[in-house]
Amino acid sequence: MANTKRTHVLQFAVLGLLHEGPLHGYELRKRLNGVLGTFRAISYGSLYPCLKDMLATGLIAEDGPADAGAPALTGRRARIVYKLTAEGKDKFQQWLADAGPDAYEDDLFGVHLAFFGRTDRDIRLRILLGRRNRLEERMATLRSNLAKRRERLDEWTLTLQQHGLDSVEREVDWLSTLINQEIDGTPPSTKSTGTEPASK
Amino acid sequence: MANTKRTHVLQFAVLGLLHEGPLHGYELRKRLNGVLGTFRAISYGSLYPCLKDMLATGLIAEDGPADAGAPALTGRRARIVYKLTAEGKDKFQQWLADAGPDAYEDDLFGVHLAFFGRTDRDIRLRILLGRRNRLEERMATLRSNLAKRRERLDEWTLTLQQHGLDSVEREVDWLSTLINQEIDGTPPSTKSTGTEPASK
DNA sequence: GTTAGCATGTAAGGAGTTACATGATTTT
DNA sequence: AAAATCATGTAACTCCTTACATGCTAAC
Repeated sequence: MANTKRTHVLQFAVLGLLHEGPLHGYELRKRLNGVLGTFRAISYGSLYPCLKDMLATGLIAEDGPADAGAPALTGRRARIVYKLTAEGKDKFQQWLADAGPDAYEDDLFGVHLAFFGRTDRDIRLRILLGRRNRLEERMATLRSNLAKRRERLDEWTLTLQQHGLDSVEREVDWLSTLINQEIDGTPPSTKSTGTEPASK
Repeated sequence: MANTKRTHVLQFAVLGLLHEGPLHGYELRKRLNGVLGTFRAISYGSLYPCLKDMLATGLIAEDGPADAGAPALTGRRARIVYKLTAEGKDKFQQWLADAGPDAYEDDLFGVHLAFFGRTDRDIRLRILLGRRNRLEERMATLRSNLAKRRERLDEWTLTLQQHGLDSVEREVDWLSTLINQEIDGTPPSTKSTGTEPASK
């Protein structure tokens, strides 16, 4: 049986970027930062084998040099431009429609959110709720651990854990805002949630 | 040539825990959560080979069954209790004294902080400053990216990046508090920055 | 008498990195 | 002529996880 497992965040991200138009590896890699976590720079040693794999699986194909999107390429080294195949588009749609656990676990969630513009509203809502739920579970665990061990931990460990807890709390707040906006149809705000909230 | 590279957060954490007294693998693993990121549960498939390795390198040794710390162990399966060797203690001290980049990069920073109780005050300060610096660099990059691309990104990507930025900002604030306390000698506060007053 | 928890371990594999190998073109 | 940037790719290695293999004891 063909191993269809491949959750592979990277593949998802590549499909999403290629969904906007054909690209070659070098360019793809640069744009990957925006889609993957803000600070992830994927290396070529990771990307090229991935593309190779996707080509072999038929998710992408080499694009004939119909230089539509590419801005005035002169000689340079022969670049290989990839585009989505029908199967690739299909796969991407499947991914977009998945609101299961895979969609709100850490890494995956960020990528899903990056493609929310192309995700159905009800799927979006389910992913956001799933994510918030997961975080709330974590918070509960953390709080009970903290309460139990409070005396046995030194101050540094405590501050660290407290900061972690605060972080998760703030992500939950952020999600709640998004969820509410999603429910009453307001587009998401770009405003900072942070530093100078005025109400305390 | 003997590859002495091994930065290995895990080894550092194990040394730190063993520094308080001999422990066996199973117990070690449970305590690792507290020291590593709050949500990292290291698996046995990772821990046991690591212990094996450290044993081979001479950082730890099997402890004779002088059941000092262990509470009333009856039969059970033969557990293997490890203790630090002189080299292990040495290695740990070296690690504690390291205020270089390794000490404030993501994973490593958390572990270092967990052992701050056994770290010299000036080293602590340098690590905190190094960490804050790194985060401020990131913030600068992020902000300029955000400013440059603001128009070309959809609202979801923007909120995501904004939330990321806010997160980093708050970590910087937290670090600044710790740094100030470190400078004027106040012990770190356990109080939450957030949501609840938390006297219990 | 079976399930849950204690306890140690290995094999296979997934997801990524660094370092290397190659080579063209543009800028200094 | 050297350096920077563009561009693709492989090999070896790291660090981790899952799934398996083993077996003991306590509790239900």
